[in-house]
Amino acid sequence: MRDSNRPSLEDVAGLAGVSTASISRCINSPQKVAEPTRQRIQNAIETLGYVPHFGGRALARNRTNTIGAIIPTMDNAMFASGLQAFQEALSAAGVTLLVGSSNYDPEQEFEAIRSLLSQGADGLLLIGAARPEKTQAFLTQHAVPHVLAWCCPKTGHSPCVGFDNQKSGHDITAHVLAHGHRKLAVICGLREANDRAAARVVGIKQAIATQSDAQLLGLEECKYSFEEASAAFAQLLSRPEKPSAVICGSDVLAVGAMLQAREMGLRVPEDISITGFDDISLARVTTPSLTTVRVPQHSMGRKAAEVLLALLNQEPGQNLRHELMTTIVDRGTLMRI
Amino acid sequence: MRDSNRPSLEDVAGLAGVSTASISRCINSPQKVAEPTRQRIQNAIETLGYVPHFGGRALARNRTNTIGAIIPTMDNAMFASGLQAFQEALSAAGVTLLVGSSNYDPEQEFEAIRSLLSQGADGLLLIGAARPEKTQAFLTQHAVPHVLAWCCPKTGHSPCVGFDNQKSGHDITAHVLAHGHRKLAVICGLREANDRAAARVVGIKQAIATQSDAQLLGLEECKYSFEEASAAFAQLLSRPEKPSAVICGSDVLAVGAMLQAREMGLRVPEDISITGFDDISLARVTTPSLTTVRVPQHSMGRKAAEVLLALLNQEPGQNLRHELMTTIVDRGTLMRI
DNA sequence: TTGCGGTATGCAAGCGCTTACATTGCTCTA
DNA sequence: TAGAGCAATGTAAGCGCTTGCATACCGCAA
Repeated sequence: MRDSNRPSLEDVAGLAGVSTASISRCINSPQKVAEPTRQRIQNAIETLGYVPHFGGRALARNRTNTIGAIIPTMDNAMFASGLQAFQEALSAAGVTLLVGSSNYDPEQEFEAIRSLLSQGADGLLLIGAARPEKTQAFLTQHAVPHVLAWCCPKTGHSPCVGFDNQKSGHDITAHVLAHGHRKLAVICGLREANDRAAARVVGIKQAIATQSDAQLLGLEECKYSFEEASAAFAQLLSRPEKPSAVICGSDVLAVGAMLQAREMGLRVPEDISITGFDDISLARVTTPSLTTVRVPQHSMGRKAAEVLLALLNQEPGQNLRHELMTTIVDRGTLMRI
Repeated sequence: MRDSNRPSLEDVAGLAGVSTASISRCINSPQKVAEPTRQRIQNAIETLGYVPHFGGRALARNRTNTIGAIIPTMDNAMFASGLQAFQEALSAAGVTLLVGSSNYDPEQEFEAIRSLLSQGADGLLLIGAARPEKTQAFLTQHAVPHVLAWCCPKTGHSPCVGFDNQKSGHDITAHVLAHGHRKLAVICGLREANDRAAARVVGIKQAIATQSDAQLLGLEECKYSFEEASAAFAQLLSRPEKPSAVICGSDVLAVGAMLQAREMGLRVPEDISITGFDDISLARVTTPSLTTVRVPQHSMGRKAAEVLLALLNQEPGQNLRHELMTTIVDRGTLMRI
């Protein structure tokens, strides 16, 4: 079964004329090895093209220096730049990132957790706070170090790095109301398996409730695709009373709505205002460009990596709850009326 | 050093009252274990929440069921859907995908290869065909099963699943010429470390050469970002003789160009035509939507997974070179003159 | 009853690496 | 000059899993 292509520690040891232990030390803590020996070992490693065997190492150390992230989707850019920052911070610490996706399905998320763990992940990044009892129990039973991102629950004791979705939903709505809009509609993601989407809607409704003459004319849930959002928009506009502004739970939804508006001959924002959420690159590209909520993806990813690494290294006294701020980016799709 | 949280085979064996060997067999080839025993083992596994230890398994089998993909960037969507399809096909076969990125830098690519290999990747997916001698040697020395994607080199003996970048560049240019354009300009990626970008340009020049009255007024190289592409576009338009069409080596570049055109008060396509390459989702969203070259990302990813899996399983008689076709998607940014 | 073939299970040897502990060969001090 | 102290290296015991081989047990035919 021994793979003859792959040189092992023993091969290197033979070539360099030292024991395997010295090689291992040379790799993991070079200062413990005398300079001339180190030279010889380095040479041997290079000539053989030696690469440590992951399994052996993981077994001996009981640590893989690998962490896993499970994001709902890779399809759109919603999580891309946060993940990018996360990954950069990890690799600076010599840790590898494994990515899995859940398709917004708790069952698939559970499977992904199992899979990443069996791949040897030392810790996990998870999106959102709501998950089934079964998943929670599994995480607890295995004492998996993990941090939640894109949310910042008041309750629960998992470390988290995120923002207040409800407040952000409230803020953008207040902003729309401040522009004089009173007849609103909402397009959001499927709330059942997405606590962020749900929280944003709670915030939206809350803000509307503070303004006595404001009404929520309709709310459509759909998946994060242009097509579904277009359909949702058409649905909202098919009712007798038309909204003057549509608040969308994601930029993808907002763009789908804009596409449909154009299709229907409606001008944005003259005939109807539309707002997004996330501020992905898409938002700058549309005509007019999208008024949206900027989520601090980059700092969220970086901070999440820091927290997780601290957790793994058992560094004490860390702040384990980081709530970041979102900001409203005013561009061209929200009109004052 | 034993991690008390994590149940091992031995723990399961103890609970079920059988040997570790039976547990292992029960997991890997259930038919070798008698029904009642299997029941008992299953129960024990569930109550303990047992997950096999990756390292131990990798060590014993000398195979990880993990493959690595190194893509130039995760920043834009250029590779996202291909990777998605790749991943789906792999996970259907029970294989995990590890992703690394190279930032279009050969040195970083080399590092990523080493890293993925030391993570235990059984095989690799690489983008493009051109890489330094050192990298090639490393791949050869370790006999790493790999497949190239996004290209389909005539020479070389690495398996590949891709398309003819040069021909695609030629095709879109011929298409532009057929629309009556004679004064052309090009924005492309940095060709030194990107053989796909280079090949496309070769094709573009070739097509222009076939039309005696056509001229290439300028060519700008830049990174794949809106900002750089905008600058490149401005640069091209700053010269005394203006192009009537700008052919871009990627949709991202094309969108950057469009943004700049609008900035400069130029109407697309009335004042200037612009074409893209890739057909990522961005292309449908701009106003007007982008005329571009559709790359069969999805089938490319799926096919690449098939080829790589066949390679790993030493299945003989496979076709190891798959050239797919690109098509031109006519939308709104190319005008007949 | 014996012995045979077959099936279900156990035993134990690694897979490649890390690391506690042992050993070696110094230097430096009393 | 003996012995302590220290730095450099070697020895060998696992880490958790798979798997070739040995063993136990069954039913059945001779």
